[in-house]
Amino acid sequence: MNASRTARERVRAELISEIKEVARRQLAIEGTSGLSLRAVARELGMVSSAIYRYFPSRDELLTALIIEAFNAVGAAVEEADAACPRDRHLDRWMAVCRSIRTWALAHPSEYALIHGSPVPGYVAPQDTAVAAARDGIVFAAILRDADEAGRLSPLPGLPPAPESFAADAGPLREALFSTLSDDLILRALESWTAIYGSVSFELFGMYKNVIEQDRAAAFDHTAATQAHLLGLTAAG
Amino acid sequence: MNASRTARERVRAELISEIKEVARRQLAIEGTSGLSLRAVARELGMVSSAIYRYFPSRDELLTALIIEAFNAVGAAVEEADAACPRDRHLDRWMAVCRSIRTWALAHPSEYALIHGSPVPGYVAPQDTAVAAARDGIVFAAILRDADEAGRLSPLPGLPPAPESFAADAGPLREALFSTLSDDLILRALESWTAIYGSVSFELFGMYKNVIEQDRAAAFDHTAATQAHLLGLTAAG
DNA sequence: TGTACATCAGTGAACGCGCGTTCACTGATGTAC
DNA sequence: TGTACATCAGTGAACGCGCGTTCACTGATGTAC
Repeated sequence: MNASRTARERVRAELISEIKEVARRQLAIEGTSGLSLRAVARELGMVSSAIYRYFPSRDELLTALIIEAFNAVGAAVEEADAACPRDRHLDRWMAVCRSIRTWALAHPSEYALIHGSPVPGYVAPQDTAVAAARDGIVFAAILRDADEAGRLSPLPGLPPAPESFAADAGPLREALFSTLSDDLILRALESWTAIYGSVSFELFGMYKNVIEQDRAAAFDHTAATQAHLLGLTAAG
Repeated sequence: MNASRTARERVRAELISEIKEVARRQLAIEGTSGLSLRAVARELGMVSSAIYRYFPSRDELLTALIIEAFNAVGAAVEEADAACPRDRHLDRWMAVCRSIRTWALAHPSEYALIHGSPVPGYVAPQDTAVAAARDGIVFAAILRDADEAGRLSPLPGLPPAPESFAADAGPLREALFSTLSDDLILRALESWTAIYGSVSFELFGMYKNVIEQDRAAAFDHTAATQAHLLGLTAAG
C-alpha cells in the first residue's frame, strides 16, 4: 500500500532528522572532532550500529551537518533580504549582513563547522557547493539590483583590481554579477570577506578585551563601511 | 658544578623543543584534535609516560604550541616592519600585512590553531595574551607613527564610530594608539580584522573556485584598500 | 481477506584500535662533604 | 679526589575509557498473489 509505505518513510525521515539534531547538539558541546556516532546513538537510546541504517559513516553525517549549516545561513540571509523592499538596496545589504551575524551567534558550533578551520582529513564533497553558494547569490543580487537602478558607484580613489583578477571575474560575472566591473566584483568579494571576518573574529574570541561594549554596533559600523566602499545607496 | 648543571638543562631544553617540533608536525597532519602525547612520544622513540617529565598534560603542550604560534606571527610581523624605513608608513603597512599571509601559508595548521575555531573545552590561559598582542602592537605603531608625521587622514564620508565604542577605545588608546581618534581606532581594528579575515578565507578554502589566478595580488589589493581607508600614505 | 515471502529496523557481541594519565621502578647524572 | 646521597630521566605495566565499523541475528512491517 502506498500510504503505509510512506508511513515507514516518514518515520525514517524523522529519525534521520532526530539524529542530525542530536549530532548538532553534540557538536556544540564537544566541537567538530567530538562528534561521535556512538554518543549520538546513546543519546537516542539505540545501539551504536543502528545508526548505520541511516548514515553509512561518520563522515557522511558530518557532511549532512555541513550542508544543513550552509542551508541555514542561506535561508536566514534570503529571509532577511526578502523582508526588505527591493529598491532599498542599502537596507537589504545591512539586513543581510546582520542576519549572518545573528545566525552565527545563535549557532556558534555550526558556524565554526563551515567557517572555522577545516576538519583535517575531511574533504567536502561536491554536494556542499550548492548550499555553500546561497549567501553569495543574495549578496550578488543586491549589488546587481543596485547597479541596474544606478545606485552603485564605488568610491573613487580605491586601488583597481589587479589584471590577474580578470580571469576570475569572468565566470563570477556570468554566474552572479551580470554587468558589474571587475573592480566592483573584487570589491564585493572583499566586502563579503570582511563581513565574515568580523563575525569569525567576534565568535572565535578575538575581540575579547578589545570590543566589549556593543559588538552589534561595531558590526553595523563594519557593514555600513563596506556598503559605503561599494557606493551602495538606498533608493530615494 | 655549574657547567654540567647547565649541560643537563641544555639537554632538557632541547628535548622540550624537539617535543614541540614533533607536535607541530602532527598538528599539521591530524589537526588540533589529533595532537596526541602518545604519538609524539612514539615518534621520539620514548615511552608515552616520559613526556610527562616535560609537559604536565596534553593541554599544557597545546598551550605551549599556541604561544609559539602567536610569537611566530609576532616575530614575522616585527621583522617585516623593521625592514622598512620608519617613515615609509604605507610600505610598512603593506609589508606587515603580507608577512601575516606569508607566515600563514607556510604554517597553515599553526595558523588554524590561533585563528580557527576554538578548541572546545580548552581555555587559553593568561600566558597566551602577551604573545597574542604582538602583531597588534606593530599595527598600532605604524598608525601612530603615521599620525605623528601627519600622514594619517581617514577618508571623509565614512560612518563614525558608534558612541558605545568610546568606552572600548579608552583602554586601547592608552595601551596602543596614543592620540588617535575613536573613529581611527575602530577603523584600525576593522582593517586588522579584514586582513586576517582575508587570510582565513584563503587558507580555509573559501576562495576555492572564486579567486584562483593570483591570490597574492588579490590580497595586496585588500591590504592597499584598507590602507586607503585609513588614509595611510608614505612620506614623500 | 489470508497467507508466504521479502524488506527493513534494530540488537548485541566482537574486532582492533588509540587515548591520557598514574605509579612503582631502575639507572644515570649531578652535588656536597 | 673519592665517596654517599639526592635529583632527575626514562621504563613498562596498568587503569579505564571511547571510538568506528562489521556481522550474524531477531522481529516487525510491508508486498504480492
